Amino acid sequence: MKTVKYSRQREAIREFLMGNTSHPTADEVYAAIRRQFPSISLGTVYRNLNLLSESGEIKKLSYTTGPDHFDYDTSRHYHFVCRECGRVYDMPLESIEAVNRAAEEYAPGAVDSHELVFYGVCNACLGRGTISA
Amino acid sequence: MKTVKYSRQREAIREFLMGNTSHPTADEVYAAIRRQFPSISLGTVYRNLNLLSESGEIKKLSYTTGPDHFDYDTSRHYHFVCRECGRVYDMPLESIEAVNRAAEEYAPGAVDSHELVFYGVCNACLGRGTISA
DNA sequence: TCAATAACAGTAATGATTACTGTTTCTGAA
DNA sequence: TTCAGAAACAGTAATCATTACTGTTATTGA
Repeated sequence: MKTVKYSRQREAIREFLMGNTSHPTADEVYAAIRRQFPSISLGTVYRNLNLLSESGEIKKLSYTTGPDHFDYDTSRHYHFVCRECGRVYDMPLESIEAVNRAAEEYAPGAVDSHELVFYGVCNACLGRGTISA
Repeated sequence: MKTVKYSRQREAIREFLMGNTSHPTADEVYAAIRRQFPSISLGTVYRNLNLLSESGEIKKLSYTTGPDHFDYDTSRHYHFVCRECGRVYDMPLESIEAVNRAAEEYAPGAVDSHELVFYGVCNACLGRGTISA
C-alpha cells in the first residue's frame, strides 16, 4: 500500500496556493516555489499538484488548449477565462440549481460534477487597450 | 488580403465531421480522412480544423488535459465528458437562461460565450464493467 | 493560359506534461 | 535512537498534442 509521506516541497506548494486566488499554472507555481527551494524541479511541482488534486485538496482546471490552472478553493463555484491573457477569474456565484437538474435529466451516463466556464475579455485587458475597436 | 482557397482535403474533413456526431479528435479525423487521401498529413488536418473553427463552421472543444475535440454542431448546446474513455457526448438541452443572466451580473469582464460541461462516467463505460464496485 | 498565392506533404520544433533513474528524506518499528 | 523500506526528490529524457517551417502542388481570377 502506498502511503503519502510528508514533504517540505509539497507543503510549500500547498501554502503558496492557499494564499493565492489567481489560479496559477504549474509554471507559475514552480517560479514561486523556487524562491524558497531553488533546486526544486518542475517534475516535483507537477507530481505534487497532481497528488493534491487527486486527494481533493486542490482542483485542476483544464479549460483551454494552454496549460492547466490550479485552484485551492474547492468549493463549488464557476470561472471566467480571458481569451486575451488566459487568466482565470472566480465568478462570485454558487452552483446554479437548474444546472444540477439538467444533469440528472439529460446526461447519457452518471454525472458527478459539472464545470461552467465563461469566456470573454477581462476588465484588465479591456482597460489596457489590447483590443482594437 | 488572404483569401481562403478551396481544397479537396478541407471538404473531406468538413464532410466527415458533418456525418459524425461523436466529436472526434484531430487524430481521429486524420485516421478517417487517410482512407480517402492516404498521403494527407496531420498538419493539414490541424490547419483545416483550425480554419473551420475560426470561420465558425465547427467548434473546438478544449475540455480536458488530453486532445481537443471538434464538433460540427455549432448550435448552442452542452456536453458530457466521460472520465473513463474521454468521449464527448451531446447533452440534449438548450442554453440555460439562468446561466446567461449569471454571466451578465457577475463576470469580471465582457462575456461572449460560456461552456457548460458535465463530467462523469458514460453508460457505455458503466455497462462495460470498466468500473469496479 | 498563367502567374500569384493558398494549400499541400513532410518534417522539425515547441509547449505541456509524464516517466525514468539514481539519490535523499521520511517514518515507524526494532 | 537507529535504520531499513518506501516515498519523494532533482535532474533529465521521453511523450503527447499542436504549431511552424520548407520546398512543391493546386487553385483561382485576370
